[in-house]
Amino acid sequence: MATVALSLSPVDGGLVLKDRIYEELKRAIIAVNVYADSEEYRLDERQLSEDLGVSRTPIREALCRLEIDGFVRTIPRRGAFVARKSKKEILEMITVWAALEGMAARLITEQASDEDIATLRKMFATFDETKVQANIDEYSETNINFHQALLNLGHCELLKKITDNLFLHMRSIRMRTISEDNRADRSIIDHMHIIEALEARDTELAERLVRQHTLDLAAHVEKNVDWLD
Amino acid sequence: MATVALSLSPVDGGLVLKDRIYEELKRAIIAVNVYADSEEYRLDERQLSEDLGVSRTPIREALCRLEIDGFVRTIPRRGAFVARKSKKEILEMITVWAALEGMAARLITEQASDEDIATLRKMFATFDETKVQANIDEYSETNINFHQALLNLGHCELLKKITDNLFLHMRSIRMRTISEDNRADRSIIDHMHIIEALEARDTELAERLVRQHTLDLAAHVEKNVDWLD
DNA sequence: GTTTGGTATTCTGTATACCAAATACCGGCG
DNA sequence: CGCCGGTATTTGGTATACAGAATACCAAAC
Repeated sequence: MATVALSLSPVDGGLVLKDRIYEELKRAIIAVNVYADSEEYRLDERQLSEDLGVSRTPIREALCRLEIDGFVRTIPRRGAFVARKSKKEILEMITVWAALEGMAARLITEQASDEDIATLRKMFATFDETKVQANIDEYSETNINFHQALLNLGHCELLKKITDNLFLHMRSIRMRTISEDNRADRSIIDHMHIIEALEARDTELAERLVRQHTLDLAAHVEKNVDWLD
Repeated sequence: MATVALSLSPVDGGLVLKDRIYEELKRAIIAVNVYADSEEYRLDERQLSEDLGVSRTPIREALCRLEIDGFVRTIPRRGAFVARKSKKEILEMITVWAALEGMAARLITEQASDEDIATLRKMFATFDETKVQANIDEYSETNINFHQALLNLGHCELLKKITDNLFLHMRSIRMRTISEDNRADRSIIDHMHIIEALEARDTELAERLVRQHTLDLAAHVEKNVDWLD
């Protein structure tokens, strides 16, 4: 009897309990947006265990991982709290982001296909410069997507893994800055220049433009954000 | 009665059991140098728990953290193994390292003091170019120290945190490449050029030199290392 | 009224117990 | 002799139990 190939995927899903709890907790933490209000969000292990209907053990392992990711801060014998990044920490995140995304741009000019690079331009097809201010929130989402697309096209898992985490933090912070951040028109011009450099396969220029674009954000935060600490 | 100020510091010490186990296991894992021999190093939870004289719970939390750091790879229902990086993963680590150390160089030119930069030059005081080949192993240590010093002088905690982890991995791999790696004389010249750029506060040049120096290592590994996978 | 000391409660940290999955071993069958 | 199936053992995953520490609360004293 020939063994029929059924192309079955593992029923497991690859996610064990602690991983699912990790994802769920991360989702919940990002949803609360700690930067909006000033109260401390405490994560009670016992509370969480009965809310999620599991024991404390997988909860603790998920919290451990969230702490490493920087979403949770645990104080020994005191408990776990949703972490609030300081201004210094945010600036450091943006700095690292700038370095990594610059490297991604470098890799794109060397490795990515023309079709891949073309997808970047398509992302902004619906926006012309006059319309940007009108639907600022929609553009903001595209903006984030653009940066994530750069990292994806770098075809470097490690770059993507580190920056994914950074972006999650930045997204939380962005929810607070979105209204006061009026740099969208400037931003879209930068993006177009970046795309042009990528299309021209100008490695050094693309890297410099990407890095500078993100460092500009750092400078903006440094100067204008004062609702932290 | 006036309250006398005694300037006491917290007695806690900050390290709980799971943290000590984490450190101990990490030290042990780095010591074994998995790249030298080809056997699988399995980490048995029960074995470890009785070796260390603690229960399985803190062991599991330490293993969880080591897995996130990339030193351990756990297969569900199978166990935890000391991780062996693939060639692709190593190249990605070097790529990220190049990006971050380049950014560190950038920060140094903008923020570090002249005295700090001067310490870099002192590190190589005992080596002249003719002597490098003689005591290659001693130079190798200085080489690593130089790169770590760059990251430290960047005064960016996040940069340092990420690269510290990368360096630990690279150190393991280096133990394998040390004998066949004969690029020391070229390396020391690069380092001197980097120091000169930093001293001249030439931001762009310093960043480019540092980045390129590490990317050269990546190219070297890409071309010459074939004992992986 | 404020402060201090003591007690009670709550919650983390650690240990242990239980369960289910995976592998290894062994015996039967072709 | 080799392959297949079943059982046993091992081992990771999960749940529960216990102990110590920190906070909260209350009462008593100044």
